[in-house]
Amino acid sequence: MKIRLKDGSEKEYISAMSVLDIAKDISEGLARMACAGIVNGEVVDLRTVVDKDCELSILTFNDDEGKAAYRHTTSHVLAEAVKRLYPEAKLAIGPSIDTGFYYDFDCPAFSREELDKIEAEMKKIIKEGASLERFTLPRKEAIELMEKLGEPYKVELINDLPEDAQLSFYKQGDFTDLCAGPHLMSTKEIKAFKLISCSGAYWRGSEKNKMLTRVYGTAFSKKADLDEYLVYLEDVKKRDHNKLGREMELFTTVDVIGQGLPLLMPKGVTMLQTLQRWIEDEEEKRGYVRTKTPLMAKSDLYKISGHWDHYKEGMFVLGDEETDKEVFALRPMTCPFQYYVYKASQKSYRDLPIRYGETSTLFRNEESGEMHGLTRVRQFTISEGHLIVRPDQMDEEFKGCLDLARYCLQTLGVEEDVTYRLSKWDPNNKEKYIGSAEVWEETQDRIRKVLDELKIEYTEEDGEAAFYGPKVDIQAKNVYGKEDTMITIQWDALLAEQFDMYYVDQNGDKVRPYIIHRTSMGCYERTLAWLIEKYAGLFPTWLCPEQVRVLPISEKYADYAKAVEAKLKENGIKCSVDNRSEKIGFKIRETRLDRIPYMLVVGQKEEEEGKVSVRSRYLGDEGQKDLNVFIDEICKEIRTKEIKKVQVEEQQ
RNA sequence: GCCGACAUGGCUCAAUUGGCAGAGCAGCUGAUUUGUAAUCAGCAGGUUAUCGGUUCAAGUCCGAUUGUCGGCUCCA
Repeated sequence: MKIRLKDGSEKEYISAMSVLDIAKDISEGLARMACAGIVNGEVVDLRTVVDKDCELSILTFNDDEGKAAYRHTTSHVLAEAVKRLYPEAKLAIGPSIDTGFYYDFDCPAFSREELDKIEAEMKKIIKEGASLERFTLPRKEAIELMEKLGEPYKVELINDLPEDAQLSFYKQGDFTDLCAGPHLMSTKEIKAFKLISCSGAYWRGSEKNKMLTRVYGTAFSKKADLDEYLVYLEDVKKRDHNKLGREMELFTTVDVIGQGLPLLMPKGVTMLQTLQRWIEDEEEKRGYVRTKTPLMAKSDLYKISGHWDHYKEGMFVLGDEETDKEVFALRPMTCPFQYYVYKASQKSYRDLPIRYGETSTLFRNEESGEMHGLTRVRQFTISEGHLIVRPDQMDEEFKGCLDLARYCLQTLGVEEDVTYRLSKWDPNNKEKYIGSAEVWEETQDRIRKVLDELKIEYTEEDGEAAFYGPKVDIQAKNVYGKEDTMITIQWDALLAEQFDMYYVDQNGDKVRPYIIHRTSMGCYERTLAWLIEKYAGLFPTWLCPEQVRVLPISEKYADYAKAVEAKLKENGIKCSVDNRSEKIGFKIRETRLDRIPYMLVVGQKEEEEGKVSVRSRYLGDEGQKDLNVFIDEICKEIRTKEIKKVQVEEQQ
């Protein structure tokens, strides 16, 4: 943001929190407060100096900061409304978020009716249009104020701040809240908002703490934008994989089978198998060899790997350690199994790198509230692999894994939808990890270098590493904006030691290899879910469980339709015939609703000339084509995994 | 695991607030033989998720269980 000073010079301010700097820099008392406002219908950061001693300028603004201030002010209005209606409710925190804002209260949960009542009260507050006034207090007085107001959570927050901190507060009418700002000038600037939902959330994000009531809302500077957002939310529900995947008969669940154990149905399996064959072939091209190892093992194995100590609650354990001679556990990962494949024979430095791949079914005992459609399940299949690597090969092999991952994302057409995250250990929580601080820091540095060399943009996150090493996680968001790991590539300089793995180097010495744990496409179920949402069920042709449907005009042409189908199947095209005695319009409608990319209408004309009338979701009516020409075209599309743009409006 | 909402034919939903479980689509049977987004008629389909309770009477009220959804936490 630029501010023009009295002497005509301009000064750039960057941080949203720089109000005090402004005040200091211009001169005491000239700057009044940080604020966002609305100019020409847009939310802008309006932290101009409103005092007459300084020339008022409409300056450049940071859109995100302006929006944040706008949403955050709405959350204050929410808090005021709740305090008015439910004076016994205690305030926790209420930040702005990507989709709007929330506020946590210590009070019983609100029903939709109560949320509506709160909304009405908020509208009243906005109409009253109190201005927001900022003031600061030293820590001690700040605590006294919050104690007087009966806000124990605020007192706790202040107590955690440094002794000499000056705390800022914002006051609107009779309502005062601890807050760093910035805010709008007045509540009346809030033009459009909506309380979306109410849910539970732990105080300070820890399950050891009390569960509070969180109210989510959203706010916009224009009513039209709010309406558009609400329509968007409705639209997004339609492509939710959990709804669409069931509707399309890709998967289902049955309550007597259990939570997190979806049943994949024939169409879903066709898609997964297409993915699996593709991945396995691609890995083979890239020098992978395949293993097939047991789905369970004795507890002894997990004790060596460290999983028994670090991950026992997450495993399905069969048997009782106290009473049974042997206790088994379903595997939550494939690592140690593949290590024993490696260890089955002595390896020379010449043998490395060895790249093991396995289409691996895993079991993880997720907590009951965690399961979600196909994205969080208790049994799933991943394109897992372990690379046993000499230390000097590590950077190159890690790059190779990233390259394979990017190839997969690119082919699926989702490359633009992911973010890369360097998941690091948490130096303040050392007992969760094995290995020394030096090894962790060094490894993290090397991964950074690899990412930088590949010019991959990434974020870094503490405490997200595996217990044995840091990793690169490739993250994607679902339709609701919730993030999940799609692909993970983990650097492990430690487990080889646990399992006493080695190779013999040039000098005849035994040396520990490094290990890369990685997925190429990640979890098949999760990827399927992601694809359903990405394409709203209109998958690229190569992935479609049914690629072509042959539609005879009447039963007279059933034989020709069958012949066309046979020819398509001969060419590996997934297809069927609709031989029912229905009108062609009806069959076309159903084929559309089944999201099948191509339909071939056949009648007298086509039969006589050995042709088909092609209608696709890409070009609509493509006219009559020689059957062989059509087959050539679609085979090429499937072979190259082309992602064609869907042109024809789909009507549900 | 925690906070909350929900559960009625295969699917989408109704049922007067405690008083005879009902419709559309899908399915089946028959008729129709169709040229680019819904042909007509008939039939069948239910222990209202499960178990227990209150009541003359429960889809509806109460309790437990299971599952689904939205969050929180977790996600090696």
